[in-house]
Amino acid sequence: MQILNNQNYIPQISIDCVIFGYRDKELKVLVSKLNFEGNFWSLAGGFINQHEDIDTAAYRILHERTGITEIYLEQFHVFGNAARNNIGFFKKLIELNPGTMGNEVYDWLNNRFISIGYYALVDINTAIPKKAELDKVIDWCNVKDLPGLIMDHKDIVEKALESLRQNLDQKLIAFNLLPETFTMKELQELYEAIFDKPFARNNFQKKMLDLNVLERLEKKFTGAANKAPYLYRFRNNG
Amino acid sequence: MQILNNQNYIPQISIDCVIFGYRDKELKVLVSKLNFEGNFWSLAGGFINQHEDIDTAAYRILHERTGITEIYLEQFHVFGNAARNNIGFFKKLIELNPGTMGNEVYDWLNNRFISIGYYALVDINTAIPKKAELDKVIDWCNVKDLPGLIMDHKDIVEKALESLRQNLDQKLIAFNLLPETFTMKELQELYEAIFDKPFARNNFQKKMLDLNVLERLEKKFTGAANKAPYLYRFRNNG
DNA sequence: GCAAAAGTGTTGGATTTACACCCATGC
DNA sequence: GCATGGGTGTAAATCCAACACTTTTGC
Repeated sequence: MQILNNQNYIPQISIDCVIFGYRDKELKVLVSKLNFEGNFWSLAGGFINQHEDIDTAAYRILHERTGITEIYLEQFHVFGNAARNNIGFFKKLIELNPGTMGNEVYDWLNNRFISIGYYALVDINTAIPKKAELDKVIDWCNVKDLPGLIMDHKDIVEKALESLRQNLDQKLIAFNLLPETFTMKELQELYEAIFDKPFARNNFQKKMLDLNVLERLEKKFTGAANKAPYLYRFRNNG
Repeated sequence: MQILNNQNYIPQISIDCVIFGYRDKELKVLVSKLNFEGNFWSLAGGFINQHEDIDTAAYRILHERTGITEIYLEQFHVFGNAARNNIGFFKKLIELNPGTMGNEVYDWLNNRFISIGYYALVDINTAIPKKAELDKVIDWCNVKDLPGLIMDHKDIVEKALESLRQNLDQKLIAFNLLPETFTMKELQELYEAIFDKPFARNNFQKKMLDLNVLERLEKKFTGAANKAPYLYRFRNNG
């Protein structure tokens, strides 16, 4: 298994990334199905090289899976229960896949891991999901309808979502989930997807404009029989 | 060195605890001076046993240093820069203390460590600072006037304070820094110490009472020539 | 009575929330 | 013109900061 060769990882620490994207009015998470028999779905994860910052490691993991370099990234929690190990998951995996795993890999993974949780916000149209070595499938899943995830990855997503929601306006980061330009309605629908609740249209617009970070561009003529909405661009340096 | 004997710690991960206390209108942090030549001041830290939850490890470290069991504890950040190691600090220490450290200890500590930061809020009158094995002195220091701390411990305190301030009202945890009963003025002075800024007396009182978690008790007659203030107790349930 | 400090009230401004109205667009 | 959806305005309600006033206490 390549992943552990020529590498000098810090033992017993992993990184798990909740990569958020947004499409079709749904908040999505990038998950991969492991290349083994059985339905093992996992978050994008990895390990930390001995001479690598943890933020850099997270960034590397994200770049590997999405191909993009401009990534909003934030550490949000450490998951470190003693019972947090791969044993339960491994037992099932080995049962279904006898003899597929080398001893050195088994010994590495069959340990307790403390995992640092990061969440990332990416423009789903720019990111191109790329399978890592152990992935059979990689795809965006609706955060409200995730497949059964291995270990405590479900809890990790929950906690990431909770952290994302915390003071989202002030953080001015939601725009990372949208393309370069967008309408106010699209922004509102994004917020509604993140918070899983509706917002009042006029008040939402007022609140967003009051942030003083949106640049109004030309109108977007959709061909629909109604007033054309303005396009906006996020302008950080105001 | 006892600390590493008979122990089975997870390598390259440490815990650093910012233990906050409050006295004389000052927010304090528990720091210890290491039992070596040279002025090496440190936060309360430790390591994680192989079969121990990280929260439990932090709790154990706190209990060792304060003797108390009812501790408000919260993980707030992970410090994991690649450059984050003991080497610079060790060089000075060994220079000043030749031959005092065994090889196995040196090999253990002379490594990169990823440290999980916790902050704790304790009633300074209940806590009895207790030196750990490597401590020469342990004491409460004003957070605004800390001695020079080893490694990045100063940054860790900064970040802990920042996290503590975040939504302090909603978290309803400041009361952990005060004795069982207290006056409104004492609570206000605590807030002023934490935020390092004054609050308006009447508005502060209103805000605190509106939280619906303070139980008003009998008056506290101090003998001063003025109206006696009420005592309050924090009432978490209902 | 008086000074000191605690408790409470009140006002103006800002911010939020709900409701209403006008405007542009394609048919 | 008209239905549709976008943009804006406004009034009520709520929240917040500053000011003022009253009460209690020991001398």
